[in-house]
Amino acid sequence: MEQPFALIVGTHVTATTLDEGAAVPVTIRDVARASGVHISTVSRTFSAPHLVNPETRVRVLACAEDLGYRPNRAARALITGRTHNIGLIIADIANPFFPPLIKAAEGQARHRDYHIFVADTNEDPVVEEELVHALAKQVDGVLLCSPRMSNSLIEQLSREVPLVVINRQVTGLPCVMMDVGQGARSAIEHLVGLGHTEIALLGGPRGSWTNREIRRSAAAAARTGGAELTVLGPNPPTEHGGGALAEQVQRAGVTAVLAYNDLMAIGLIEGLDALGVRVPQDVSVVGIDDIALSRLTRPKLTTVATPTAAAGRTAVDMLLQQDTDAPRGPRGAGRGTAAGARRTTAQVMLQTELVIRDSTGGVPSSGGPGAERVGPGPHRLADPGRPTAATGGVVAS
Amino acid sequence: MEQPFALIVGTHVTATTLDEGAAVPVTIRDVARASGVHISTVSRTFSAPHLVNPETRVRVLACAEDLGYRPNRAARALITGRTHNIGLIIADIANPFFPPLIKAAEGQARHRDYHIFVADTNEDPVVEEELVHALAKQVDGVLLCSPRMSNSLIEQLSREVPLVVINRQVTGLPCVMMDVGQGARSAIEHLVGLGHTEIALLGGPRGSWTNREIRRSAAAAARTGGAELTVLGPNPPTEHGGGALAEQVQRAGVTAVLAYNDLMAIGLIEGLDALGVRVPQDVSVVGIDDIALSRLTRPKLTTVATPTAAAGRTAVDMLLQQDTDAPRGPRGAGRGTAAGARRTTAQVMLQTELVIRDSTGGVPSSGGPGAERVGPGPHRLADPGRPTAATGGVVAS
DNA sequence: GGTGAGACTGCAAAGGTTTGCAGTGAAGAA
DNA sequence: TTCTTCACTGCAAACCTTTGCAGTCTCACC
Repeated sequence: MEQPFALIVGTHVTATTLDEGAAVPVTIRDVARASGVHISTVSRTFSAPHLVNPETRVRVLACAEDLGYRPNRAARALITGRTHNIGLIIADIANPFFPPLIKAAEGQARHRDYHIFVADTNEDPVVEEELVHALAKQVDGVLLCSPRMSNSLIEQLSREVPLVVINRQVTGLPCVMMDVGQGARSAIEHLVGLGHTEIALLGGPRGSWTNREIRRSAAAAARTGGAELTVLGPNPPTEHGGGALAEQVQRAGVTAVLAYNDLMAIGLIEGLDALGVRVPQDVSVVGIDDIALSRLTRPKLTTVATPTAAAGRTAVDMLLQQDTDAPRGPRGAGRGTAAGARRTTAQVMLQTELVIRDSTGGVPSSGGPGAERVGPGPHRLADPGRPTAATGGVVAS
Repeated sequence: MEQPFALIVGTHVTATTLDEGAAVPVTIRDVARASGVHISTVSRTFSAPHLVNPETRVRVLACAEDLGYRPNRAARALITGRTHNIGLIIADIANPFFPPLIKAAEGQARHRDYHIFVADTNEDPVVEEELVHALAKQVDGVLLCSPRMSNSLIEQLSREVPLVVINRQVTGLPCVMMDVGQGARSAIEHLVGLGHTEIALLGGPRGSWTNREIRRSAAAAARTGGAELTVLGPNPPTEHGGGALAEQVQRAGVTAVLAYNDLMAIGLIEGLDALGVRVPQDVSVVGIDDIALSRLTRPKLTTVATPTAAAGRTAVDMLLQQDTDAPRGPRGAGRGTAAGARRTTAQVMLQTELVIRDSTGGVPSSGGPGAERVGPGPHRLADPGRPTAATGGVVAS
């Protein structure tokens, strides 16, 4: 698996030599020497300033500044037991659903003086587990985003390192979920309101909690609205996965489709277009997620907005909260403390919101009231991260 | 700035208590005790297996497995001086140009047993510098992606921690660049070939090396092709930035546009559409980057594909290469070694490729040959990360 | 003047690992 | 038998911090 520079076929490589300054690592000891105090005083200057004489403090700080001293977090972690790092494990960074979440989490973490390890599992549950192990010793907690492994494995791993689960409900663990159930319901109601009675649901990946929620709620809403729901899937949650279903959708004879996510919806629209089926004239399509892309396609996608950024922020907060509640570290609870601390865990459900754009319309060749656009226009909030009203999602626990 | 759970307005919160296993941290000492050897032997079992008796080795490994031992990387870093971590500093994770790069870098790093810190600067050079400092002690090197700070500052920072610069040329530092110059040239040639003689260039952000390259090459190519190039900008490199230029483009009376990136190109197309200007019938538009999105808009975007994934992989390789060449760590070169090691640094230019799709066409109301589609159809390689032929970019050094 | 309190500061252990050096024992050579 | 070599293992220092404890000094108060 050696793959050195042969990879860079057809490139221009220039080599130069550089006289590089001797990157002297300056430690707390250097600062102590320079300012004429003991290292412990320097340490306190940074970690407990109120314990040191103001005069001394400024002198130490000046020396530290001078020498360019920065505390070594690894050494600090060794003794305090906290690394000030967080792990973020993601199924697929390239899926446009995730970057806003990563960005929000990273910002929130940095704001609290934490750094984030990002890891991509390629939707592989085995890699997922491996990564939790690999990261465990190096972080104060892990954010598990749309995990594909089993709940029991997640519970087991949570004994190794504090976990916050995003986009999945695991009993006994802190979870951040988005109320896709409510979202799916709104979407179906919107379609029913437009007069559609034959609706297809494009299912997502098999292990997905989100997928189950959507399916359940959509089925219920269809029943209530007197519409028939045909479920197609499971499918890969990609543009390709959606496109591949175009023919099936056409054959099913439905007039409206709800897709597991925007990517699939967009893929489907592409696929239908290739078959000569027009959206929304012939078929209405609704996505879920409201990724940035969904505003840029034509027609613009009607979709259920999920508060991904808020989820990222909230998850970080929950992790850090939990971290403060039950401090670990070798100093405190010795290893003999046996049955560990009881901990309070919260599960949070974030609201979703239907955003009506141009990919949904009335039923074709039906002169009825459904032919007109129904419902409010685009009413997306400026910041999806700040939901304003409860969706009333129920959290069993 | 306290922002606890008030943020989670309108959510359903459930609290449960959980009896959590005591997360016993198992150390090398536990393994030593269990297997009846000294800790140094356990250490060697992992870091220099050939030095320990095969029998002992299997016994130690068995015990380690049993106890679930994982070496503490922080402690190891403390003494070896290598953290096995890499920092990746990105201007904006939410910009779809970056996720493929991040993904590739992360994969390559993990493959080499490294983890990646990802940080987002929000296009802010100050945050950029801050992050390098913050990460310096915690990583073996930093990948600086499309930096916005000055070259001199970058050079200075490189004395603190090994740096690899992506999407920018800094003398004396290892750099990975994409040959956007050649890309811009191809794009202009393509447009000229279609008969366009009045072309606009939508500039990108001010501090961008890429922007300068594009501008220079595009200007040269236009001159050669006998076309006039109008530069509009600088602009924010976003969909918005592109859309805001629609009127200006219309007024400029050009028949073709090259945009700094796909996002701007797509924004522009949106904006033009709102003005009743059709693409490609009235105006041809070319983007740069070939983000996934550009295949999904209508019309599909003609663009210059940049090998972002390859750039991520290459950068990681270069960093690790350099890291192996000049090992640091307290043990080796004492702090007194004065003027540090001379180092060999390479600069790599990755090729780009024009991908012709549907957003470019002949000059409007000109019956000439330019009205027909010219050039090969879409000829994008399956894997953009594996360029096949040199573009002949020149690297001054 | 003696006492106590309080504010600083220093000492040293501890955290988990790596690694140069020295020690042990056995095998092979002379 | 004695010496050398070699493979393996143990010892202890070192990496950089944090932190409980104890010591010193000043100052107010009785």
